[in-house]
Amino acid sequence: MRYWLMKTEPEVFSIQDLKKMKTNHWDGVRNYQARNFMRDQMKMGDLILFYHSNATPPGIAGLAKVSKEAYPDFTAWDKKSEYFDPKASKEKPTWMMVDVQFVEEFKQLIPLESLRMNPQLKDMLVIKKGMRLSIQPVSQTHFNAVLIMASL
DNA sequence: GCCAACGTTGGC
DNA sequence: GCCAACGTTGGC
Repeated sequence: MRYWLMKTEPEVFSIQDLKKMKTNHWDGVRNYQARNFMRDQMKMGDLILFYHSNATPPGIAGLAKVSKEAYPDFTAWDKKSEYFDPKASKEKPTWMMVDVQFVEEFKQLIPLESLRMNPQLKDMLVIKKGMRLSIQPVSQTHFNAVLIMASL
């Protein structure tokens, strides 16, 4: 099993939204590297650090898991969607998504600042300057260290 | 295939 | 709202 970090702006879709919905599809990823992670590597049951970006403060808000493996992101060929992409079609979907299921909302969000201060996480991707990839692989070591922070 | 211009992300 | 760091686009 693998571990992931997925970014979302809470104003658009938050851990509280996922908690209410139980599961949802992860639409709108329009970056090839992030898509490839979903398409090629995300498997049922993989655990996801649910990251709130563009928030005050930004940080990890909870846990989710992959509940459906990659399939075409239909918002790409929906002209009314803000994620519409003229390059995509039903025949050539271009963009993919997975479904994610709610696991847990942390009692307190773990701010990015706290992640930075934990020496065990110094090599974690989300810490790195200029890192804007919206879906990132997370090592088991880093994942466990984050869970410990969440339980404190 | 290069690269300048442009658009986006996301912390601050 | 600013802007640095990226990613994408399109002219050549």
